[in-house]
Order: sequence, then structure tokens, then C-alpha cells
Amino acid sequence: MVTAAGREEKEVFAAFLVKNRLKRSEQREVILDAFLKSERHLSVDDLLQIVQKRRPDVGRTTVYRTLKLLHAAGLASELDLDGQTRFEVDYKRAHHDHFICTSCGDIFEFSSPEIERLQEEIAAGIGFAIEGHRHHILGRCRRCVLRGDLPRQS
Amino acid sequence: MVTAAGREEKEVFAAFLVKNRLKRSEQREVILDAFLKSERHLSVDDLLQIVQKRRPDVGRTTVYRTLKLLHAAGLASELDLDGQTRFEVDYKRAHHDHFICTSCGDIFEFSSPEIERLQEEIAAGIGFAIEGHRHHILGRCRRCVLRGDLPRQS
DNA sequence: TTACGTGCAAATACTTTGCAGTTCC
DNA sequence: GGAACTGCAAAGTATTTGCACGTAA
Repeated sequence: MVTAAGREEKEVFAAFLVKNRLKRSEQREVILDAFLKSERHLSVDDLLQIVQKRRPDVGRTTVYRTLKLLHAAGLASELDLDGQTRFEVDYKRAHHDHFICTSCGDIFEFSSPEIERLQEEIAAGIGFAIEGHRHHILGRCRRCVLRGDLPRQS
Repeated sequence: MVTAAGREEKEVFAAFLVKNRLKRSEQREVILDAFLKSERHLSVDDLLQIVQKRRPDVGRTTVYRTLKLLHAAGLASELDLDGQTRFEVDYKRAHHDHFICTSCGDIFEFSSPEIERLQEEIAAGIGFAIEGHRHHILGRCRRCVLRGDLPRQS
């Protein structure tokens, strides 16, 4: 069963498929629905596991391919974590960056117009035309600090 | 022939080896020397090629292992670029971040105490204990902008 | 002499691609 | 009916590890 949540995003994806002469499929719908409902910053395997609870026959390859389409459609953004890509819903959302806890792996979002402005200033100074940026702040989250957890072995 | 440049770094590495009951080797010396002389942000293969001009029998594995030692010794830092790790000399250098040109691949360094301060402020606000950060600004460098180069296919 | 270092090949982890069969339009 | 989609297995990358042999201390 596919819920009504994320109706707008689903419409965007449907329009994207039409525009590019691609086809809808049960798999794509199940993957998109699971993706839209997710809160976290999902790895491909996270999403695959969720999807397979509903459709055990969906393959990892299809999840990869569908996430690429969602990215192209402007619905998902990629987050490069030490070798694993994570995905988050990114439709009509304000830009933000991430805190990543090296102890529990949790990810927190932040945004700072001031930092963005400083970036622009520095870039302008060297004639650099910014297209994007990745700003990850690593450390330990409040909970892990209070628990006294040590950073994960890297 | 190993030059005198980077004498201090070589002493640091020698001390690191002694302290950890590791041994010196011709390979490690050649790799460190080539690394210290390099200007750029090297990939493992970049460094391997340089090293193999002097010692064709040095293996890729040894370069990986030696860079890991240099990192542990506080002489090298790692730079995570879309799946490929690059290394730079990082001994007694002020912290800095990177502009990366998506057209020619060039890397420029920048630093901003103001951005660092803002990061700390935001982190403090959520009780996050910063251990480090990766701040990459992607776009096109002055030269590529002037040439009108298009961004590389990704 | 013995623990450490080396290169090779194999293994690993993540992701992409070729292909034969299936589905959408 | 034909192009697009799917899952599998195989191929690609980047990196690490097991192992037999070599070498520093």
C-alpha cells in the first residue's frame, strides 16, 4: 500500500518520467514511497531493506538506479560519507550541511547563512564560481559526549 | 638520491618509527622524499608513479601502507574526493580547507577563522564536540571560468 | 635471530554494467 | 511491437589483507 504522504514529490517524479520518456514501474513506486517516508539519511542498503519488506524481489541494482533518477529529478540529494553514499529527500528544502557523530553515526543538519556568505566572499576573491559545497563537521554528539563514548575506530 | 628538503619532517618520521618499534626501509624513504617534494594534492597513484621512476619495484600496497604511517606520524593529511583519497603534506601547517575545480580538477586552499568560529558556535548550541571537519567548495576556478569550460560530466 | 617490511594475488566494499527475460505504453 | 525496466552475475574502482619471502636491528 502506498500512502498519500509526499504527494507533490510523487507528482514531480511522474512528470520527470514522462518528460524523459521513461516508464513507471511498481518497483520505482515502492522505492520512492519508502524513500519519502524515511526520516534518516539512508544508505542504499538501508533503503533496500525497507523496500524488500514490502517487495522482497526488488534488487539492489534497481535501488541504485532509482536513487539516481530521484537525484536527477531533483528529489534526492547525495551525501558522501567515508565511502558510502547516503541519500536524503531534498525537494523544496533549504540548503543545509551536516554534523556527523563519529561515535554513534547519527547525522544532524545545520545551516548558516553567514558561513554561506563568507564562502561566497572568499570565492569571489579568487575568481572562483561556486557550484556547490560539502561541509561536514565531525565529532561527538551531545548524547555520546554525556555518555563518555569514545570515537569509533577509523 | 634523497635531497635535504624536508629534513625536519624526515626526522619526525624517523622518531615515529623508533617510538613504535618499526623499521626504516629504502621504500619508506623514497616514498617520504617524493611526498615531501610534491606540491599537489596527490592520489596514491600519482605518488606511486613518481616513486616508481626512482624505484620501479615499489608496489602500490607499500605506498598505501606508508601513507597511512605518515598520517599516523602527523605528517600527512587525507582529503576525501569523490571516492579517491588524496594526500597532502601536513606538518606544522595551519588548518585549511579546499576549493575544488570541477572543470580542471585543480585544488586551491583557503582558510577562514570566521567560518571556524561560526562552526564552533553552532556546534556548541547543540552540545556537539567537534573533532574535525571537511569543507569542500566545488565550482570552477578563475581560469576555467574565463575559458568558458563546462563542468566535467559527473 | 626475530620481528617487521615487501610485493603479489586474493579479498573486500561499494557501485556500475552487460545481458536475457519482462513490462509498460 | 518496441523501447524501457528488472534482477542477476560479472566487471569496475579504490583499498585492505594473507602469505611467503626478504631485511633491518
